[in-house]
Amino acid sequence: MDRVHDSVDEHVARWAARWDGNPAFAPEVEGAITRMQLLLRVKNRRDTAAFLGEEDFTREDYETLHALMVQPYPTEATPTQLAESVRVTKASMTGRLARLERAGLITRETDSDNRRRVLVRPTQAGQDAWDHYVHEGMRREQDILRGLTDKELVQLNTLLRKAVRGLE
Amino acid sequence: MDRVHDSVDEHVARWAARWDGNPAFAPEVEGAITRMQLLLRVKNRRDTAAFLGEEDFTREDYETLHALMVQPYPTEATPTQLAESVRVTKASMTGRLARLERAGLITRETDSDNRRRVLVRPTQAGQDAWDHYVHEGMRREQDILRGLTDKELVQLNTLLRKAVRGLE
DNA sequence: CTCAAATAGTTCGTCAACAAACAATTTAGT
DNA sequence: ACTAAATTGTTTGTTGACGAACTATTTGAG
Repeated sequence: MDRVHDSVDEHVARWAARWDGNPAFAPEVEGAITRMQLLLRVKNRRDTAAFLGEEDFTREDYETLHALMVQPYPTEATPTQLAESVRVTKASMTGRLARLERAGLITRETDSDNRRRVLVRPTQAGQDAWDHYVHEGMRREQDILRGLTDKELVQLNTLLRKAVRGLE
Repeated sequence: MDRVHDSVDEHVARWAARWDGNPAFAPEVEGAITRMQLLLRVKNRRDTAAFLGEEDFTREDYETLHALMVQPYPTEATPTQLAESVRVTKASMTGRLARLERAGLITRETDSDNRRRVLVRPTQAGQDAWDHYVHEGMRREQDILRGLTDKELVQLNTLLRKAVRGLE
């Protein structure tokens, strides 16, 4: 069967040669993990590049703003909630929010019901910025998987879903 | 068709509701990207955790050592080659190599044929460390995809390969 | 009611990444 | 052969992440 090859096949072949016969090495696992890493690394690189031209607005800023816009209770969250959502420490979130506030994309207001808490809300400019970038982001995601037909995308999800369920 | 669902299905459903009818949103793309991110994030978290107990040996150190051991021309490379392989700047690689050298896992020697270059080689201790951790790493990779059968892994690679080729 | 414990957010000190400037060396045009 | 350009690795200054210590506020046990 002369299937068409990609760059990862070469990597796996080299790797297999080195581990020749060692049952600890699973070529199909190595291939799948490596390919997923490759696809997401390309996406990541493009996402970052998309924000490089912007003044005072980074990929991290977008990520934070996104977490805020996507909250179940929309357009209002505390720094701790956002930190958990984005998986950074509260300390880092303090810095991120300071930047976004300085850029006029969010407001920070102490909650009058519990004066330890801070309520974070997007400004209109923040909502507009998110709206703009979320569209571009979806286009980039679709481009990453442009090699697959609709039917193949469904098959891919069926397999990935099973893998995810194996972990949950 | 009452397929079995995973956590990502909920995310996609919420997302689809928000973008109701908007053709810019592609649910199967969103699902596939999100699932790949989830799987690799779990792997990443576990990899990092596996090195937390170690004194003076981090995930980054392993990554660098790994790049060195995997060079086509094995067990010898220049800092620039390693930097490109790991995708960090040369400046960062200088710091990483200094750490590995301090830990006695590599040596740095100026190339007598071209005195601008530095040849990096693993010590025996470095090779032993890599050998140990690469086995554990493969076990973790296989565990990430334990939900899939061998046949499904092949199918997954067929689809991912096509996606990768779409980018190459 | 009072005071210790818990909680929310910020500040501080450290670490590693980056980009840009730099020093040393090699390559190439004339 | 000589010098300008390119290449290789390191140094420097800045940035953002982290954990731990800290401040302010709320909760709860007696």
